[in-house]
Amino acid sequence: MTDHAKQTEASAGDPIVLIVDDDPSMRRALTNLFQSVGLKVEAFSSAAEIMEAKPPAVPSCLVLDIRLPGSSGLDLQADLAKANIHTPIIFITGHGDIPMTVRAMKSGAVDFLTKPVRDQDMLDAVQAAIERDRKRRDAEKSISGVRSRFEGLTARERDVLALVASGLMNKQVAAELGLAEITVKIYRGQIMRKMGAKSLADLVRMTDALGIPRNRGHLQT
Amino acid sequence: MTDHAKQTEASAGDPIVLIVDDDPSMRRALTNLFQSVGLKVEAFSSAAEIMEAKPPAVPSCLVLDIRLPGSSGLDLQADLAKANIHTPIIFITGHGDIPMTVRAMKSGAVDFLTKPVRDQDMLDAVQAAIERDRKRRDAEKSISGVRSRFEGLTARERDVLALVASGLMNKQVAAELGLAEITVKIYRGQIMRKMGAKSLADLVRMTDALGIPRNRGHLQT
DNA sequence: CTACGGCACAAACCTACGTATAGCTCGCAC
DNA sequence: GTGCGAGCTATACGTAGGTTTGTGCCGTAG
Repeated sequence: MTDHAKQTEASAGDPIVLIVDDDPSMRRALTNLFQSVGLKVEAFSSAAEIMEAKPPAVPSCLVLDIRLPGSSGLDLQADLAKANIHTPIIFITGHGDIPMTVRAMKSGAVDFLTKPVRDQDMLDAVQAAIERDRKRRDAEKSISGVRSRFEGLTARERDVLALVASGLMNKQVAAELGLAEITVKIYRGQIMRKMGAKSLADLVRMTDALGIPRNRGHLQT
Repeated sequence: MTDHAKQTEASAGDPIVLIVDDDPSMRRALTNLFQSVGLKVEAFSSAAEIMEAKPPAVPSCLVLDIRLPGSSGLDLQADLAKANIHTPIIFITGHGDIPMTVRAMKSGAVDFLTKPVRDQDMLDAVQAAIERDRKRRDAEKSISGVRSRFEGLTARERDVLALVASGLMNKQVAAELGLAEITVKIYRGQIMRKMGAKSLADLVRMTDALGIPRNRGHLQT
């Protein structure tokens, strides 16, 4: 099933490695390393520089020196998180300490490498990071369609959806919302159509993926 | 030896901190620290010792010196993972390095503290670890009932369940399995009863929680 | 003003779901 | 063999789900 060879060609574009390091020789060395295995590379010399660039639209990862001019790599990590950019980060450090490492890892860094960095370690880390980003993007994409269709629902349809997905019968939904059962049925049909759900099971999974709260949901022990 | 008495059959809910350290003074200091904030404590002097003890039945966490007689803390972490014991681990180290830290964090450690450890840091870490374990246990418990009920289903009932939860209509399930529609209906009723599902929505969520594969599931983009 | 969309309901009609009752075969344990 | 449970089906009946067609009210954008 999972074929390695076709992954490079298929998917949503070639992955890219973003490098942020103020040392030109380091940037050059890393760029060469990644290009030698066929990865696209984009290099930056400061945190500010990459924050101005547009977030990549393909699976990618960041290789980040922890010590950067201006803000530290950890600050950049926090800024990216605040900006809702979840590109996986690999840190490099010349003189890092353990608390710094722990903080970075707790904030979601995929790896934390010490100089001198062994080429293979870096490539392994980048490989893992890009794979992680690819999975995240796939998951994101799979619900984005659902989300946009949900946005197209009217307020009332959303009310009905929440209760229907909770497992209530039409008559219970009607009672809950002060409607006639026939009205609920009609909304329900519109919901199925607008959401593109072929079955109630579909609809339930969509609402769960959207994180819509259940009014009477349980799953008792 | 056995400075750890019997542990008073914890009233299911009181968390406990498990300490593994070969230094008696460290054990004593940590024990005092945790007891001062009302936490139960059990101390061990080696990895082997704690592997022989029964896994705790209450929310708990491990405070582990990375350097232990015999095996290292990282080995113990790996052994516990292999034994399917997921108690959160907080490492302490006197002379750890960054690769060690990264390895521990990647393997799921909640924190990695360097000596001398500040009391408040340790308490914060333990608090977070216990909270994490409590959540994991809650989640585990909530599906254990579902899982055991699923075990009580007959082979055919499971077949029907998988297809019904995929969103197929009774007639489609019947065609898929080479049955009459009425047969599917009857199994379906038995499934609802045995699984304790009040609605199809319930059933769908149960099957998802159990990780039962969907035959025609989609959630298209 | 008019058009449009959201909201709400009704009658009629059809399909899907669910249960009760009853009967059949097969394999397995006692 | 006898009993038992799983597996399978049928008839019959009642309930729940779902669509179509048509009506009406309200607010707002043009």
